[in-house]
Amino acid sequence: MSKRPRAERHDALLAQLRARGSAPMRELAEELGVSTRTLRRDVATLRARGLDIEGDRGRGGGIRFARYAPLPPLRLDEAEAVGLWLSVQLSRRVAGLPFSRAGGGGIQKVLAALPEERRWQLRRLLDRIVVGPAASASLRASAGPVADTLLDAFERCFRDQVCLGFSYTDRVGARSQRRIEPHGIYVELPVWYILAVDLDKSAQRMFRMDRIANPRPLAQRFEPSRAVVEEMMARGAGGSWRT
Amino acid sequence: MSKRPRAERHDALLAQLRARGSAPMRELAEELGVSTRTLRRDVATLRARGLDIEGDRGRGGGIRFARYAPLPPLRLDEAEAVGLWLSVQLSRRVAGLPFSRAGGGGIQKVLAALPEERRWQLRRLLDRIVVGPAASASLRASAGPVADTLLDAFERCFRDQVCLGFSYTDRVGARSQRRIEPHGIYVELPVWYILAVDLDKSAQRMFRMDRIANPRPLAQRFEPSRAVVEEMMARGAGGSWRT
DNA sequence: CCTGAATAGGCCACTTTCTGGCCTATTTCT
DNA sequence: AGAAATAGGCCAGAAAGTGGCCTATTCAGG
Repeated sequence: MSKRPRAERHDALLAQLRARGSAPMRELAEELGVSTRTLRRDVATLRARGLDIEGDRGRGGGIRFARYAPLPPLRLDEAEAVGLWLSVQLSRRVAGLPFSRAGGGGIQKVLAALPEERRWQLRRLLDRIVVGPAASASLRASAGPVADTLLDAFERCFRDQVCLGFSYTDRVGARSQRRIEPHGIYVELPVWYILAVDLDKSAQRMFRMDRIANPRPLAQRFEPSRAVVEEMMARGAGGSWRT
Repeated sequence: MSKRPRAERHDALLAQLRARGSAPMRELAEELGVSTRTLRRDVATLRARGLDIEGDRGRGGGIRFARYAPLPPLRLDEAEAVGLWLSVQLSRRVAGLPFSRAGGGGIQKVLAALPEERRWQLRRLLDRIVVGPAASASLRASAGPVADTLLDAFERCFRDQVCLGFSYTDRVGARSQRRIEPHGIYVELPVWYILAVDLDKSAQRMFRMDRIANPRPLAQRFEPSRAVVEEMMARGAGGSWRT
């Protein structure tokens, strides 16, 4: 898991403990993306704040809640809700998986359990994500890794309506500097694209994520537009925005 | 009030809001012993973590918890929860997807928001599901469709600890009638297998889902065993239970 | 009764974040 | 129009959080 602010990590830790019952700190630390030393301090902090977390020493030990505090209400932040939704959409694209149909009902219930205002914001975000069919074998073979720092930067810009700058290597290997408005996401497992408006060319462009390097959020903000996403999807492979 | 660590201050702020209903930031900041600028940031942080705090501008304004209509509680049935969980696990196997790391945190929070008893049942179910790497290209090519009626029957038997009968076509095309205890699931996208004990042969066997036909739940029940699942996974491809 | 695994926590250099002050913009009530 | 309040950008100094390394302690199993 990626870097997160301390408070969020604490929430995640409590959720893990509740969901898993008991777990060794080593595993939890890995899951949360911090060292065991830091996790140990997190636990100490939470204990100081009044939570009854017990530790079992020795083999097969771990930490767990002593007595259960009243259940916390479901409190997902936007990224978590988007992540859940996208996972379900992708899984439903794979036919014949067990429990995947039920999963579709589950995500609806989860979204319904969010406050109205938050649900509305979320809907606007999900509207900008398009899930396509699985990528062809050749595309699959050419898929490269995507750095965590790149994901962090993109997720933030996409969510917070901030423009994004990066260097790009196109299909023929030419490199260029880009400044874009990241309007949408188009996924063709296992690769995905940013549906964007190029600020310098004032035109719609599509960028494959594993060809992007050196991302940096820009100061400039933008107004996300579902129309841009729909337009680019409608024009399909014939559009002139393919990079 | 005196200086406190940020986490405690957040707790105190929430308590104040609950107790007072609505208050201007100026007063709250003084109460908490920080500047208004810091309090403003605290509120922003809490909002980002999913708390619905609203601000009323202008004279007589202040901040308060959002008043929303009573939300329907999150009531996922077992299949829905399993479906969500499995979707997230599968997505996380695909490296570099946007928001997939956050999705992992989200599913934990969802599970944590379930009542304790349900959470415990669910954990026993999830313990019996193993997610492997993506299938090889040749396996992928040979993947066949899985009928909905088959999924329904299997899901029910797996969940309710009921034995399952079906006719099976093995690797060399030979057909046979089987009666099994469906202990586990092993997924290699896009195909998946039942990890089972064959009642007639009294031995562990693995059945590929798209080779099964005419499923019928049997009257007999069985005791699911995580040990069976672990054992079959540990022995890997060398086991004699491959069909 | 010894060994290994696990929690518990001190110390320290290095980062990162937080904080407060100052600023502007925007909304709302009188 | 004017006052009051939320909203948030920017900056330099202050205060944490973090990871690595260390030791102590407890517990289960052979």
